[in-house]
Amino acid sequence: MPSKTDRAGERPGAGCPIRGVLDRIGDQWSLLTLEALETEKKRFNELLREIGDISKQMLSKTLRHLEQDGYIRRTVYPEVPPRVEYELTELGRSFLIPMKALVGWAEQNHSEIIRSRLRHETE
Amino acid sequence: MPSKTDRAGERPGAGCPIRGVLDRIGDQWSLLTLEALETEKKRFNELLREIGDISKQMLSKTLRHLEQDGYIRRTVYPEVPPRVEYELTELGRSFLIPMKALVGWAEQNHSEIIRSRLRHETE
DNA sequence: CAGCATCCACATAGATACTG
DNA sequence: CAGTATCTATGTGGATGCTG
Repeated sequence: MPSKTDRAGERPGAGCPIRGVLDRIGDQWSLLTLEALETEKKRFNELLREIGDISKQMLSKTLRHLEQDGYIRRTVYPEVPPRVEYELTELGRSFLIPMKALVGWAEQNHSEIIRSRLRHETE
Repeated sequence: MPSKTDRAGERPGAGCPIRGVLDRIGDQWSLLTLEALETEKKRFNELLREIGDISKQMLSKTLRHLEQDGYIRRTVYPEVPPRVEYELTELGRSFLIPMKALVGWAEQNHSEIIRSRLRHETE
C-alpha cells in the first residue's frame, strides 16, 4: 500500500521531497516547537509550559523527530537533577525563514479566510 | 477538550491564526491539489488521475475545504454528463507564492534531512 | 527534571457501493 | 461524470504512572 513515505524519491518535481519534509513539520506541534526555540535554547519543561497545551509525550516525540531531521540539537548535561537543552541548528534557522513568510501570509489573510468560511457556512 | 480549532482567536501573536489557516492546507492533500490547479483549471476526475494516490472521497473533502476557505472556485456546468471545473482564486494564487518558497526550501534541503535521519537511525 | 510505556478515545483515510 | 454514504482499519493524541 502506498503511503506518505513511499513517495520519497519517486518523482523528482512534484509531490515527493515535499512530503518527506513538510509532512514532518506540518504536524500539530513541530512548528510551534521550533518557534518556541527561535529566540533561545530551552529545557524540556520550559517548552512544555510555554507551548501550553502540548502533552509531555507529544513534546517528547516532536523533539525527537525534529532532532532526527536535524532542525534542533539536544544537549544533555550530566548533572543531578538532569538538565537537557534544546536549540535550533542552522538547518532549523534556515527553515524558519521561508516558514515565517508563510506564517506572515497566514496572519495577513486569516480574516479573509474566516470570512470565506462563514459565507460557505450560512449558504 | 481543547483542540486545533479552539485556539482560533485566543492568542494574537503566537500559534493562533497560523493554526486555523495552516492546519487546513497542511494536510495530506491540500497542497498537492492546489499545485495541480496551478497551471490550469481542471475537472474532478482529471485531478483524481493526476494526483494519483488520492481517493475520490479525500479529493472531494479536500476540494470542499479549499473552496470553503476561498482558495479555489468550483464551477458547475449544467450539462449531461455533468461537468465541474475547479480553479484557483486570487487568494489561492497568493498563497502559493510563500508556499512555493517553502517547497523550494524543502527540495534544497531534502537530501540533508534524509542524511540526518539515516544518521540518527544507525546510531 | 526529563522522558518513556501503557492504555484508551477519537479522528482520519481507504474501499466499496450507490446516486443524480 | 461527479460525487455521497457507510463501514472499517489504522493512526494519533491525551492521561497517567513509572523510571533514571
